[in-house]
Amino acid sequence: MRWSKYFILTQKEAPKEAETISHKLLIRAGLIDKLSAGVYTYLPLGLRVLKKVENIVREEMDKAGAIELLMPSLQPASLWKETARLEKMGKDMIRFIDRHNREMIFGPTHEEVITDIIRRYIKSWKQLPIILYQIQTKFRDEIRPRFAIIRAREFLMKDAYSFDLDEDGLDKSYNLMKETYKKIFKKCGLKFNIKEAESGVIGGKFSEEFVAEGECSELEVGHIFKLGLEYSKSMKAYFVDKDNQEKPVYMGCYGIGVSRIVAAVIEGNYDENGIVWPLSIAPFLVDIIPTNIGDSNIVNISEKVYNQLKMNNISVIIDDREESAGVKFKDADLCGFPLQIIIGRKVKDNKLEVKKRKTGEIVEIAIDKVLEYLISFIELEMKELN
RNA sequence: CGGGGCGUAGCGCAGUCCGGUUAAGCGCGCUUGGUUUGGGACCAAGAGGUCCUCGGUUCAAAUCCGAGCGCCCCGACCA
Repeated sequence: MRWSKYFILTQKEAPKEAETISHKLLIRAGLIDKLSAGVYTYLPLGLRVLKKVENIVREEMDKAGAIELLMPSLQPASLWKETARLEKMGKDMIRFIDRHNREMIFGPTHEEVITDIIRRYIKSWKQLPIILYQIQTKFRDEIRPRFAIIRAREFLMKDAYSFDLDEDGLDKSYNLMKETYKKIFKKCGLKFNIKEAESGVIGGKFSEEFVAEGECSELEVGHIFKLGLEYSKSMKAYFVDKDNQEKPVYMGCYGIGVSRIVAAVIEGNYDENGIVWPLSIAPFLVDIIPTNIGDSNIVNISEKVYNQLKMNNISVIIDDREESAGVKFKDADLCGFPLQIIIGRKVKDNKLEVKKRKTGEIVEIAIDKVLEYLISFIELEMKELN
């Protein structure tokens, strides 16, 4: 990607409404843009991060044997009357009356919809256990949206639902998801603690939450619940067991705030110069900085390195703007690219500099050795996140 | 929803108390030209405003009064 042709709008100063560090940096690095309270656009750079998190989540869920589907955001309120949650959720749900005078809602969560599917498709013990999940935009009219995307009214969530024959099965599914969550958060470079939690409106008997470490007091990035028979009974999701008896399915549900992870990772990975992305979710791994684009030698070498990295599938952006070196350094640090390749005063010795964002360490490398240096560094770092 | 704060150019602010040549200003950013080129360069010339909205007071309102809207922070709730 060429910086000059991309859409990155960095800012020297954060808007005064931003108080938490992730909020300030998300705005300053040009990752998000506010449309309304708790409603944000993911700008191109922010979207790249969001997609990377999403893919890590998807990959690990798939590995655990969960199956992806996509349910609608738009739901008939009638479904929610079956579980009495229309009242319980109250004003947190965004509702409206459609032109046919039907009451509709925008899904804040999907227990009702998934249980409706299960009760119609799952008829036999032979079809269980199963875990289904989706990655989807959720709508909650929060009493108080805050800290930008940490608590938004519209946000991206991965929600999974497990269905088992009995309590033992539920325990197994639950533990599988718990282990999967640990892997996901580790891969995202997130330090976290697991705490027993209140189940709230989701219900069920037992739940634990994954709380990201960081200064910001807010999620909690993940929450897993043993729902038991609560929904299957109220919505009549029964299967026929081996002994020809109709039994309710044992359910669990498992949420991850995908967009919240983006903010949580920043809360735990920044310094005075900006964001320090873990390699796994960085928008670009490498930022190539030609210090002076008026110098054709520098430009040529930069373009060569750029093409070389692209051909080797290393995600790279080249800062080909007509800006001073200082501006490029500041932007590179702010945006948090893990590696900066500085091409400038060392070219006379056939060298360039590789700066590691996390440590600030700068290594001089021969130009024709840079690819292998990067590959081994990236491999090493990625291994640590596994 | 209770408590607190804010709303002036894209961002950060001054001006508001004490109404009037500050007859809308500063820094950053933006445009053009030139000089620069290793940590947010310099010089010059520019563009950019419903002073949140509506109403009221007044000869005169960014400034005073009223209502509304929006945004942020603390609390209860949540991924």
